[in-house]
Amino acid sequence: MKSVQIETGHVSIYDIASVAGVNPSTVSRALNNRDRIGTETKERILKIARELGYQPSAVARSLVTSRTLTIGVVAPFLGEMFIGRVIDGIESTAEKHGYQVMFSTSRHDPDRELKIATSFQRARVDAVIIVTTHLRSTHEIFARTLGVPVVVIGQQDRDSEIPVVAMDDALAIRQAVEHLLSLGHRSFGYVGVSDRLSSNSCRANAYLDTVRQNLPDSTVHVTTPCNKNDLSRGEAALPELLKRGITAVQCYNDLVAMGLLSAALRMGLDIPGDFSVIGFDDLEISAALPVPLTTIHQPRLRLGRHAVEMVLELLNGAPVSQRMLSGDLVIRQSTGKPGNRGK
Amino acid sequence: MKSVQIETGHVSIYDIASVAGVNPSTVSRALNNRDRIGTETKERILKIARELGYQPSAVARSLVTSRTLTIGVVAPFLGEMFIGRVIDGIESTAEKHGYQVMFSTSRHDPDRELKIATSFQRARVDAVIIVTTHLRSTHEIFARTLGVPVVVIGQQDRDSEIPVVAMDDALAIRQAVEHLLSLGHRSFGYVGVSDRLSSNSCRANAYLDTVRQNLPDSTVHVTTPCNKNDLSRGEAALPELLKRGITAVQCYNDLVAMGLLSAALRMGLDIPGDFSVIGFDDLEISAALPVPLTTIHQPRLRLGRHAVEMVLELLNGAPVSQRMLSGDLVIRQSTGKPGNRGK
DNA sequence: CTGTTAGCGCGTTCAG
DNA sequence: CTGAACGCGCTAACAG
Repeated sequence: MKSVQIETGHVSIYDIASVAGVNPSTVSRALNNRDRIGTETKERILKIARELGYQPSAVARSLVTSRTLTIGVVAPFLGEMFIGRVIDGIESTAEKHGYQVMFSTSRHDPDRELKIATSFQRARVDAVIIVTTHLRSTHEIFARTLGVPVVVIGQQDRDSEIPVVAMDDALAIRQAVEHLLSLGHRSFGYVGVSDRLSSNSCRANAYLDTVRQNLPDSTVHVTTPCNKNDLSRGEAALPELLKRGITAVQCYNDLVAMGLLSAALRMGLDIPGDFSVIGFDDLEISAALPVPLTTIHQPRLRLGRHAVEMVLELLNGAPVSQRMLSGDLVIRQSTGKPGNRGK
Repeated sequence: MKSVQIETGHVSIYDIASVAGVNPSTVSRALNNRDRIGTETKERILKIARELGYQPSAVARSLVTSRTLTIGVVAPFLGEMFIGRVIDGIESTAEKHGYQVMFSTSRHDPDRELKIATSFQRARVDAVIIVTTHLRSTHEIFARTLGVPVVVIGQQDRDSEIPVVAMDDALAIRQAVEHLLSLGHRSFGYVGVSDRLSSNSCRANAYLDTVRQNLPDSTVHVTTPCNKNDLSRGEAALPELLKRGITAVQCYNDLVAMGLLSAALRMGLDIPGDFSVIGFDDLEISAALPVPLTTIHQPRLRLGRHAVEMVLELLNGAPVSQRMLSGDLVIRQSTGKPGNRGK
């Protein structure tokens, strides 16, 4: 049993056809498990293919079938904590349906997004998934010029022509506010971010509205520091929050909350004694902070899964509408009753 | 100026050839900016191509050139904090040289790795980059059966046939130990991980050796909790560390250090008063912890960059040898003089 | 300078 | 049940 490894170039169905003494098309039928072929010759061909280490060329196949079985995915960054499980969801679902995934990072740069769009176009991807918190008009153009199904993950504010799967931020924020109200809080703060405005204002507005609905006379202070990253934004927000005597603060996401929490602990403050903090996302590390963070869980894996399913339906010509997933408040130790200072 | 958008299928060089009244090969020459073509006809063809919204088919081109200009990248996970900047380095460098990148996650699963290998093979990627802390024998097979250049990022313990770019862990650990020694520490601890054994033992051994070389009579305690993630491993190590009166601890990475730090703070301990902590990686969040973490910085962007450069050299037939990058100790607030309890 | 021809590796008609 | 021929979109040899 010697394995013959062809070093130069790849083995094609021609090679295996000549070894088997049959026509290439017969090999093709055997490999693709088609009807009109004898069981014995099929077995023989498959055996030879295995011995020769044959691997079908996806590019040749794509050229003739005019499908690449590939989904392009654009995200602002890979390697951010939020995106990890979303990617898992996308990759595993796509794989289950025989699709490959091609990732690219946009870095929030519209120029890069355009380059990626043309890159995907040249690669002839069958569909595209965009992960973004901010659906710009460029994305609509992106989708239209692409000429293939496009699905967006993560934006739920504006309604667009592009099918979207997202979490219902407002609904989740409402849960958070109710939690804070039930604890007895009366003066509220919100720490936002300056670089994801549409997503940020969606959360901020939900927060403001819910507080005001329940407690018309309460104080709500919104601050959006413009530091270079989320952690330092949270940190920067602390002095103002303290000055205003705020007892409960919702942050745009867990990283902001983490920055705020760290800064507070460094000052010797007690959380939630001095004030309560709620995050957004439920990152893996959030449960392991010095004060485990109360936060809103995003079903990130499911976001990825749904996006792929929507893409596949679109590919099948089925009509697809927006999907709204609900997130849940995860109560840990960063929230408590107000006014416990020095407890 | 009307833009004609072909909805069904893509425009090919045949389409633009028939519009321009020339032969498809002429179009090809014009598009690829070849020599033997008239300036005027070239301009005319390019104009028509633009108007038709032509995008060359990468799959057709790949079929004939037998190069896909694509580099396959396998990492245990995307969306981990460590991998982010590595990917940035890979993507930007590849892009600069006209290459695309195709990511896949192995999840530390050898079966998945094999599937990815064949997937890359079918996609006819020109080269592969493997990100791993543990180079198993399967990777060697992977590389050999692939038939294209393979480069590994992240493993520096064993020497392999595959070209590797990595950080010199031992050298960096030595810096860390010297820092601890100069602060006056005498009883040392190391918190490791149980699921990346080769990488872990490399760091642990460097730690042990350096301590013993400098201080033969000192105490060194190594513990490797086998909890499910790095954060809880750090947390789990705390009681034992305290019981043994250890004053200085090196952790396998920043996540372990973070878990340890959080647990210590939750217990009301003072860091570095009660004991000093050093991490490994220098993640973005490590500087923003309640006690900013002293840690070893990994040049992650450069790891990615070098890997691509090595791959390109290999593609050019140039011989490539291992590359060792050096990391630097970043001293923050989690390390200090020993015996300051209650300071 | 441009047109003609061939072929990359494969799927898919058609005949046989 | 199998072989022959064609075409996917493009590049690269040749001719002209």
